[in-house]
Amino acid sequence: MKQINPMPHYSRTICWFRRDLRLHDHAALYHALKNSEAVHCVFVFDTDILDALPDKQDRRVEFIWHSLNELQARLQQLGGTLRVLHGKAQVLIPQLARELDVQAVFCNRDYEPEARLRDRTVKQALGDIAFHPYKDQVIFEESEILTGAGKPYSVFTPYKNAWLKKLDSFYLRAYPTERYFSSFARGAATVLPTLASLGFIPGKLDSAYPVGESGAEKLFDDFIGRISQYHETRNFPSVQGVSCLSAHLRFGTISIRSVASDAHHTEGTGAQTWLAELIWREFYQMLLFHHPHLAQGLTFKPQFNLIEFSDDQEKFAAWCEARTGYPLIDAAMRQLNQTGYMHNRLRMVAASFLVKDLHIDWRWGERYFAGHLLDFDLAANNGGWQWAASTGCDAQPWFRIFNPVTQSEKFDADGKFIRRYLPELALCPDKWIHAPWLMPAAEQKRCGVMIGRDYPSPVVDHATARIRTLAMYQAASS
DNA sequence: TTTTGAGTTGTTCGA
DNA sequence: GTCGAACAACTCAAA
Repeated sequence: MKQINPMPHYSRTICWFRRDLRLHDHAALYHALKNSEAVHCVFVFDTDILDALPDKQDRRVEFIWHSLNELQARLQQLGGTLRVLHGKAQVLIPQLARELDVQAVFCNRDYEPEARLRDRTVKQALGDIAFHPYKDQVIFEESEILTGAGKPYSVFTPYKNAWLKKLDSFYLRAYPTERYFSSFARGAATVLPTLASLGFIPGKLDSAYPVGESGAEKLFDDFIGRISQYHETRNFPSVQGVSCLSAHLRFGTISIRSVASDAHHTEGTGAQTWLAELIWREFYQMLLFHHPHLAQGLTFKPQFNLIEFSDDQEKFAAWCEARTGYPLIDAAMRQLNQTGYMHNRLRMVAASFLVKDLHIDWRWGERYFAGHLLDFDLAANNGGWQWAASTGCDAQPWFRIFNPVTQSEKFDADGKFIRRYLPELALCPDKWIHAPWLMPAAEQKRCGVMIGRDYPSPVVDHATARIRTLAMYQAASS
């Protein structure tokens, strides 16, 4: 039996915020406040992360900045302050800990390979200063849900069943940080560094997008009102069917316990379907933890490492720039490029198209999504792409290939979503909206949409591409 | 140890 | 237009 040392009471500590930008139901903050006289709140704009971003206009940095702004304002109302630093976190945190002469640093665990490395370095550099990481961003960590043989799952359904079986109110209880709000260290108000001083240019994030803890709450309240229809509406991108909470779950502006708890206690297929999506989130995190090589570009199924993809830059550019000639694909890519978000159904369709119609390496698509998604999460993005490429664990059979026209007819029947992002097709009749290249010349002239002039001709023929994909995968799997 | 049932999201073809 | 079968075979997880 492992001996558990009781937590000492500290005079001064740091609560280091990372992807948990909220004040309520926050594991590390709760333990820090409860066990300290004075808690200093800190966030670091980590240059190890920021310097790797390809674009100096980045919605994620803006989202974080706005959320910190709110966090700081709320903290100041409570008599505390938020220090926001800019530099190498693994250097700055130990430095600040010495400067403030704290006895401990509290934070919530981050399970990504790079983050784990960083935290090990910080712990070591802290020396005698205690380092207390907590479970906060998942209900169950990587080794809390195991098979009967004590091994990690690699199939979703049995994992989900085991997850649900283990779930009880103990794992969903909130950490009542507000009980100890008097323990924030007093200090002069600090000034948030501007985005410009961080080397970023603001303006890309939609100003109407709700950010911060308040934004998350607003979105969740709205979603709870329609969660009972989630299972029916979630596949239709023109309908407000999904929760839109992905970015908030990514940055921790909302607690996973609070949303999972509400979903768990709500009757009906809608809420249960949504809860399953939250379980997917943990499944992929668990998978990446146990198979860190997935982040190095290796496939879960080794035989598919051998597939030779095309390196057609022109076709890849057409996909990225939303000019494939397939309206649903192009509308999806414009949604991503313009808003930093893409509807889940469309992520599958667009990913399948890149891999199985254009025969381009799924890693290229993974990287593109990684650069553009506001809700980008390494584990989920990699899992999703490998699923779409049929190289992942528990993958769909490789001969399942999405037909971009059929998907369009099914999930955007009236072309409402397509027209929202492709105004050049606004006058294209419903009959042709999913495959406008089939429109007779006279009809093109009549509605003023000339294929090849106003909207591109398709970059590939789906039927031909499909046959080639089948051959590629057949060759790799035999 | 062996056996058994099952595996997120699909498409096409032919009757 | 609708329906069922075929598309492959394998590995996981539990009994």
